[in-house]
Amino acid sequence: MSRTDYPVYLQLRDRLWDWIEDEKLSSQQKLPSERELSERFSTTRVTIRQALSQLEAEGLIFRSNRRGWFVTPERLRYDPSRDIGFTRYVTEQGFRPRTETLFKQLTEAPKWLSEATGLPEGTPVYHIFRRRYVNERGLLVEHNYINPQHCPGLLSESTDLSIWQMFKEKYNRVPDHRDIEIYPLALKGLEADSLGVNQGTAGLYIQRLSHDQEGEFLELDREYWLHDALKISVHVGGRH
Amino acid sequence: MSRTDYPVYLQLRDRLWDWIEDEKLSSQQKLPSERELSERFSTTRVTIRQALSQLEAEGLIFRSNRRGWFVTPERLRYDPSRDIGFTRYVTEQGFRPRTETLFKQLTEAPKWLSEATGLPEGTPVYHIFRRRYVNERGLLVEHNYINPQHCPGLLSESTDLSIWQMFKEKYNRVPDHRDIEIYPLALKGLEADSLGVNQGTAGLYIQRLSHDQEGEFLELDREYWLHDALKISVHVGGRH
DNA sequence: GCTCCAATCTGGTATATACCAGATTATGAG
DNA sequence: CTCATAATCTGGTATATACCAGATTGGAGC
Repeated sequence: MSRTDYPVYLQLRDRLWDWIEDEKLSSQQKLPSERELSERFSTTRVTIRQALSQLEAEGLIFRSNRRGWFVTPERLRYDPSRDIGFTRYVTEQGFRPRTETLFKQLTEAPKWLSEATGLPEGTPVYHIFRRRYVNERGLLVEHNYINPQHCPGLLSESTDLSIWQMFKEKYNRVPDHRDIEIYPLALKGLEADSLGVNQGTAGLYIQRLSHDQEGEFLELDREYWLHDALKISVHVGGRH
Repeated sequence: MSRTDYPVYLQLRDRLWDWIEDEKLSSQQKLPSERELSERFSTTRVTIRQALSQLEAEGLIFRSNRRGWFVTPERLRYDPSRDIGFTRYVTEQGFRPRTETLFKQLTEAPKWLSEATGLPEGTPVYHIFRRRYVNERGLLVEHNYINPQHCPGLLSESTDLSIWQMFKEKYNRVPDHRDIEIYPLALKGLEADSLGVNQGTAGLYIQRLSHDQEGEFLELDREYWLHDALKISVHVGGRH
């Protein structure tokens, strides 16, 4: 059975895991309250919270504000090397996407942006900040920094749809190559607040820097995902 | 200054962050003990630990066993789409790599492996389990599942070096295409123990499934990284 | 100098308790 | 019924305390 020298909170982690599977709790379903769980498993709320945090780190459950703990939905598969928009690949997997534009503005390239892109500091750039949902759970927020030379008047367009699409159809610009960076981090500040999660919640950062055929900067994309929301899936090599 | 309604542990997070920068604490350097910090910042050890956990989630500091808290070294850049071995890309970045083989054995393909590769269940496969260090900090453990058809006698070779290299030079096999999966998870069980970290420590999972030109299964690679150890960096598109 | 062992220091685990703020639910007025 | 409000439920924050086990340190004995 369980190792006797195994800490209580890890035993609880495993028992809760089994319990969730036994009860066949499905996606988005609510767990009993921490107080109720601590009674049911004869321990304190502090210890139960340690166990719940373990399951949260696994990605099995997630917390919602002060509403309770819920079973995490299946991870979204995501291929950052492909050029299809959020709406499309979410739909293809049978989920319901939604995008909210939180703000869009014309601003001046800050230092970090000019270093990443080669644009001179202070160059005007469009900055769009959006929140994206799958099945009404907010999974990520996204900053787009766009070279306005290639798409004048972008801000008056609707930005709840695919920017790729718009680039291609309206401005006839196609991204040619991309530099992608991915690493885990903690969500905090604006990104945590916008997603309605606690400061320090585990997240995944994805940055995509796109240039066109002439090597001109098109767009820089900074995505902050919930750590349990996605599974990156890429195919490389083969024919070429 | 700080928002008055800001929780103490978040204020501490920021003050500790500043303090680490001010003191110019460098990579691998040790922080004062939790008891000392809680006195210095006039709070309890529990609250200090919350703040430290925040910085841990950020990747700024890490804990080592019962030895203390240390400043996290710079992230290793890693391109899982390239074919160069661990030793080489670590060296290229000016770090010291080291690999330990924890075990290697001939086993039979379990269900999950046959589902992932198409091999019949029970087919013999080599299974190698290794731990990899950078500057003497263990950053990941790695399971290699290898099709023995293409490399008979592999287990008697030294497996502290590059498997790619060996495939190519000794067995004349070159991986042609790969399916890569990446997602955050919690390190636990064997992987956490092997890395000497606590159960539930944040990690990053990277899986690489490699086939050769004929579409035959060569190797499945499952890597469990510390979440703060790497930055994935990929270039896609351009000439082809 | 060395080895061995005890003391000490470290983070890890666990309990008990309290209050807060946001979210939800129940209630009662209209 | 609808709407506003009050009560309640929820997780979030914070303090105080205790003991454990592994890691490190210091000292005794050689």
